[in-house]
Amino acid sequence: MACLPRSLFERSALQVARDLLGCCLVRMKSGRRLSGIIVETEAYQGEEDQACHARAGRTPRTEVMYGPPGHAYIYFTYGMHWLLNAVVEPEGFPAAVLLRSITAVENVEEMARYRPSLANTKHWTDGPAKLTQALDLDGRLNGCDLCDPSGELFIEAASQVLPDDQVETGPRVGLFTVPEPWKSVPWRFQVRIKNLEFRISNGFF
DNA sequence: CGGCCGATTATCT
DNA sequence: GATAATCGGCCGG
Repeated sequence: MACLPRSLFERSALQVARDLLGCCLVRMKSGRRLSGIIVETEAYQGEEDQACHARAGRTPRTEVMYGPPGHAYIYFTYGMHWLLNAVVEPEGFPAAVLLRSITAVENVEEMARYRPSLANTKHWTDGPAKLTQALDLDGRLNGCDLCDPSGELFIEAASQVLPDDQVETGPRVGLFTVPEPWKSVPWRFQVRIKNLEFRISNGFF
């Protein structure tokens, strides 16, 4: 499947967050493909968005978000977790789409080995920090080009367009001290059916 | 299954 | 010095 073009990322954060659902996140590791279908995302856009890290303006951490679209923004939080975003919108406007959940597809057993907890084996990759663990991602790949199919991390197009009736929206997760309306705007997107059934019935892989 | 809570440190005020 | 785009373990129902 073809790598997503940069033009796809150079659009509004909400559109990109919607369209990344059903696409395949691929991590190349020692020549092997660790991959999964993206099933949940969130949009963070602009310095006005009080939930977006760019609310603080340009800082060493947010610099990547001001750069060209289609690159990875990977940051550290809660003293122990790495979270993966795709930088979106034209260069100069700080915005990103957080990848919150994937359905593991290729080399699932290897991905499970990178997870510290062996409990809840049904939930290997259904959280933003769980998927970075499963794909062995951290700050080393911050800023890498997600549009480079020869790179270590990229995203491939969905094998078919996901119908709107399979997309659910809601408020973003984990915002505790963020003021309204930012705390409640429905900028989270997820595929309704998150399991194996989804990719079989829809012809993914 | 759902709610509560401690872990742990880079980043910004 | 406070906070954080989270997780996993432990508890009760």
